[in-house]
Amino acid sequence: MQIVRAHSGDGEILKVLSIHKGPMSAYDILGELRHKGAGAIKAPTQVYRALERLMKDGEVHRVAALNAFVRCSCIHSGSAAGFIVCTDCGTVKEFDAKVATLPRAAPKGFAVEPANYEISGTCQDCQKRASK
Amino acid sequence: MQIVRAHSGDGEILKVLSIHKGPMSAYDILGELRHKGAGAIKAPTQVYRALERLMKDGEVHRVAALNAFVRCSCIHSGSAAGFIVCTDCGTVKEFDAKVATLPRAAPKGFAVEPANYEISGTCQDCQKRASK
DNA sequence: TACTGGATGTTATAACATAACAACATTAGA
DNA sequence: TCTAATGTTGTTATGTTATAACATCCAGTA
Repeated sequence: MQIVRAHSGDGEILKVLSIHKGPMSAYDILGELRHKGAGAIKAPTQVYRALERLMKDGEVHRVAALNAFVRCSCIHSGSAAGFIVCTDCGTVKEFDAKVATLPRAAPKGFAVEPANYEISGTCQDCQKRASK
Repeated sequence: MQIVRAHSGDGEILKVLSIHKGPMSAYDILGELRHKGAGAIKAPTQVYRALERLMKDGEVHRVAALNAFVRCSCIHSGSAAGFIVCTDCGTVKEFDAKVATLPRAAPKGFAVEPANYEISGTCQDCQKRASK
């Protein structure tokens, strides 16, 4: 029988991401955990290993445009997480990409699955601020 | 009168990207240029500065999922470049994201402009290879 | 000429990510 | 029970990507 055990650090990381909301870099997470002390996680490797597991489980997503990670807000269905990212202020909104038609716009004969959707740019607020 | 001059290194970089096709990291580009010798570019900073200019001009795009840069293949219209990326083999296909309906799927009150669209995952070929 | 501002070159360092290996735990089978 | 096989964890070191900081050069112009 396969016993399902919690892996080291996964819980800690999930908690930090939940509290913080918004995206955090692996080193942000590490910093938080070290700051608190007590935990098992002390090195980047451990953070990345835990994040990898959590991503596989769909608990966490990577936001490539920010080199950061977010707690899944579970709006999406199945394996189609979508993000709108402001690369200026770092704000991220998650949405369900299942309803997107982007794949149809893509060239024939090249499809990815599972897919992660990311739209990055500068949000309206940051644009206003910049143009002042 | 404002004289438009070519900036240092821009041409070299564009050339390397054109020859190579596919995405290259800033350090790949730097390596190529150093390998050739002769050019003006010798340090990362110079590569990143040139890439920044080229991106502003729409000549080059950044592929966040790969931390890499590609020559624009100019399929897209205006400021809506789209990419389908296999994070396994690094293959990238560019497409016109203007026709995408993703923005409609996004939450209200948060829009980005200009936007870069990226769909990342594992392509069919890589999946087959992995499952063998 | 001397000043200004912008582009460029150069060095150093910050930020992000993984390789490599030792130590320990778990399980299956002798 | 003992042991080999396997996998997880902890730890150190290193690789990769990106930017900060500052010196220098050069064109334009008062």
